[in-house]
Amino acid sequence: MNIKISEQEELLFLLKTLSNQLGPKFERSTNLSLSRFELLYQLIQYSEISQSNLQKIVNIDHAAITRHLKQLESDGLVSRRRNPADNRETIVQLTEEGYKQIMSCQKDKLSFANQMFQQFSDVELQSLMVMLKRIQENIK
Amino acid sequence: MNIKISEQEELLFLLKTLSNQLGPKFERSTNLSLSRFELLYQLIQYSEISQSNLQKIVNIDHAAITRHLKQLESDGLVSRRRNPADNRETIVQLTEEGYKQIMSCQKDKLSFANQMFQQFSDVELQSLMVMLKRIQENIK
DNA sequence: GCTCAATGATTGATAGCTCAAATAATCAAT
DNA sequence: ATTGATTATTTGAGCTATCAATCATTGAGC
Repeated sequence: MNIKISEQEELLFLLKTLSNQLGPKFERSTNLSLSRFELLYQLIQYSEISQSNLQKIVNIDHAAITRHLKQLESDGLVSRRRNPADNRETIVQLTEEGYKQIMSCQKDKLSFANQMFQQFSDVELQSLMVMLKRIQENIK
Repeated sequence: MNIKISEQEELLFLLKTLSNQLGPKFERSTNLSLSRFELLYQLIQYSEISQSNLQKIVNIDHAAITRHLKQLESDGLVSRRRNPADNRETIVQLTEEGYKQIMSCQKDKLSFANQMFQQFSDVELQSLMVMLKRIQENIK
């Protein structure tokens, strides 16, 4: 029992530590923070999307979304406008420049990910993903 | 190839998101942030330890360690003193109060961890741990 | 039409983290 | 003994994240 608990505890710490180390390293590799990368990346798929829908996809707090997008807008990477059909919503879209930027990061991101998951088999990646998603469900 | 990359990407995002969600939830359950919990928890094992050694164990930036310990000291949970044998070092130790506090969190932490790893077998926990450690190595 | 609840976005407060630079003490080698 | 490199801690700057509160808009029910 005691051993099992320690293991859980260690995993808890490890998850946090790993993520703390991951962020800065990713940013140094790609010149884009992980969150901003994710936002831009999602905007490639959905050519237009409201902030609140974007928020549901990336699972970051509303407030953080607003701040990121405002900054990305002033950097010229996305455009934002009110939805005429529902003035509460803000619709976000990649600009030409934003598209170029995210595309030019792809190579760096790829090599970062390759290093990160060096010697992981597809089966392992899959199983890791499933476990992390289970944890996410468990703490909801 | 393309599929595999997406999977890596998703894992990257998932790790960050999970950790972002984990911290606040842990804190709400235990009234102690995950980092501070970890610091106090380590101090149970090593009755006395220098800040730099503690830093190596918990893998948080020096600066953050200093700030946490200063706050914990002013909360009366740890005591700090210079090492007479080497005046560069600060030696940290749990106080009576700190010991009581960390012990009273144990139950909450345990139930949090149990919920988080609900329906995980020992084998799964083990494999998860190994994979996360491998990632940590890979990005060093 | 009007009120009231809901939804979406924003802002303010607070806290965590990293990195880089500064300070202070120790130690090694001349 | 002095200089110079190393080690430990601290402080400052800059991000990102959460939570709570606020504001505007929409929509449902009377």
